[in-house]
Amino acid sequence: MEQGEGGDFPPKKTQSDTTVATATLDFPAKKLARQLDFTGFGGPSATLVLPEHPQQAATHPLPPPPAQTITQMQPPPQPQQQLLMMPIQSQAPHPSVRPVKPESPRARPRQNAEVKDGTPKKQKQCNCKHSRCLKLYCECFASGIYCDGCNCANCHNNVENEAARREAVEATLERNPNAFRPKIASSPHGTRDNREEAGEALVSVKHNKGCHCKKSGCLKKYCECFQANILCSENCKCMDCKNFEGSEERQALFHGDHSSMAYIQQAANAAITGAIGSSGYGSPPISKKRKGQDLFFGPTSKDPSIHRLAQFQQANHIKASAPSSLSSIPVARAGNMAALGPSKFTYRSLLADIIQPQDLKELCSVLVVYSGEAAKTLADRRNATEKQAEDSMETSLASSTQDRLQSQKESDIEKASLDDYSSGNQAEKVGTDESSSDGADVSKGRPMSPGTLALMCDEQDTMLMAAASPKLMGHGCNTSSQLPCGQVMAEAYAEQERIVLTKFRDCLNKLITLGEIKETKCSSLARTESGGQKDPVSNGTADARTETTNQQEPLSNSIAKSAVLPTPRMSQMATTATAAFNNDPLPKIPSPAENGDIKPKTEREM
DNA sequence: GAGTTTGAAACT
DNA sequence: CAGTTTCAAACTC
Ligand SMILES: [Zn+2]
Ligand SMILES: [Zn+2]
Ligand SMILES: [Zn+2]
Ligand SMILES: [Zn+2]
Ligand SMILES: [Zn+2]
Ligand SMILES: [Zn+2]
Repeated sequence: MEQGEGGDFPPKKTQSDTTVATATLDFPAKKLARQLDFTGFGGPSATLVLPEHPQQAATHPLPPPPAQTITQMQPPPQPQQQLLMMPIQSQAPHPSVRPVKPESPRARPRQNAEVKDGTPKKQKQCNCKHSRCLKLYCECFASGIYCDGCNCANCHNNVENEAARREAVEATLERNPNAFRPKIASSPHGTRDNREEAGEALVSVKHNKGCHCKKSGCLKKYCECFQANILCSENCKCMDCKNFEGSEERQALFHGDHSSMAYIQQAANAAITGAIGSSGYGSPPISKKRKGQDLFFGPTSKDPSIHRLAQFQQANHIKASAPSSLSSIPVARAGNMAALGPSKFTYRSLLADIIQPQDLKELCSVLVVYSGEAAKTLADRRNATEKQAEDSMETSLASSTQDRLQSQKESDIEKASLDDYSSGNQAEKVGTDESSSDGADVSKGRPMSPGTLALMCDEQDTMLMAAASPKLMGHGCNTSSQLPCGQVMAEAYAEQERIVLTKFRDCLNKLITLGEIKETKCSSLARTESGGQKDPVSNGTADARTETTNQQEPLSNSIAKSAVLPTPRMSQMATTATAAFNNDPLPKIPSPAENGDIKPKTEREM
């Protein structure tokens, strides 16, 4: 029945072929420059990853309350249940492990509230009134974190009520063992379903349980799929769904603001998050802060910048069989890694080992080179006068600077560099639509962090500028109000930026791909489901394709092996990355089996 | 900020 | 497992 309505999905246009065809490209299509800002876009939620700040990671070790990672150490084979959630509690089997204090979870709390200047990042706060924050209704609880700074009433989701909380956790798990696991799963070769584009690599992301929307068309945040920025899948039982590829309605949403890029990015993030690793996203939108709603183009909204990322919180993951080692750790949201540090076990992002500082450096160098060349080229060409540069510039990434993947410093660096490019020198977005004139406003130009400067900028900056134009250089020139010259410069910069960013993007795509690969290996468990999404395109009928994807197999031990331990495959990455920069586009997946540890698919057909 | 809408979570 | 109630967020005004 659900479908009674018409089949929901395939709304009318069965074939939007065009769209479909290019499917993946929906928005960005050619330009896609997926922006990388890992961070959250605006601020609200954005963060995809952890609720906390990476920066402080060190400090915060806090596993979420629930999670508590520590204790668990390794559950051997425990199938589902998790002991995980429980915080430590009483007797940890291995006291020796570290006394982490039971309260461990708490850590995160405080600091988030505004730490830094501009972007406060906070963890989201709930406003529960009748659940005591001990039910999944509470986002905090659902996310596995203690309430901190929330506006809840009679809150028991805190250290003081740990016992109650624990009990609630147990009850919740009883109802749904996957209640605290990330909910969006992604699988590498998408079967064509939701591959939110991750660049070349296709990533299929979908909500494990699917939504059951009836009136929102799945285009409002009421819909979990939409909120997570993923398309509805066959797991969904929604009515009149418009959240599918090719949906005009959906497209309209993006279209409005340039958020498209962001959107993409987000998708990428989501993919990364889900797929690769980090557990989920972290924080939901903050809320109250900005008034408009987050919808992309909301009615009054003014702040377009939003976008949230996938923020889902809890949820399930692989259900069934898969005890997976990976999953076990999960709860702790990524952010904590640092905390865990000591124990070997911490959950690390799959990407963690992929990138190393030196790689970053190399990357920066490469980019610098490109930049220089670009500048040169432009100069020559400048006569031609093509202004199209602005075409969109995908570079608006200046957007934020805050969080990002928790990953490691690498990320910081990367990000930093991006920021520099964008915000530091040229006034951030060069020509974005509306903003084109805003040069003046640059107010936003945030000063970059010192670290950032130190890291790259000096050289790069200089180079960049020098090559491009002697003029702006000085660093403070942002005021730029597009003067005549400025304009020229702007173009040049734009182009330059475009080039650099493109390269960087490629690199990141590769990284994503690697991560996926890794992930795939790790969990060949494959997700189960069938994989497809509802797909509008074909419409209901269809389906035809059975997706043969890999389906699942229980993850075997192999996973355990590899997953748990960090795998150093970095060098490869470096290589790959480098290559990428060089322009060799590697197609997608580099090499499948490099190590050969695991075999990818075990597929079984139905 | 108050009031409405919405769909997940909880409950029966 | 379906139907209903509860709940807090998303959204509207
Ligand atoms: Zn709450
Ligand atoms: Zn709370
Ligand atoms: Zn609370
Ligand atoms: Zn929906
Ligand atoms: Zn859905
Ligand atoms: Zn839907």
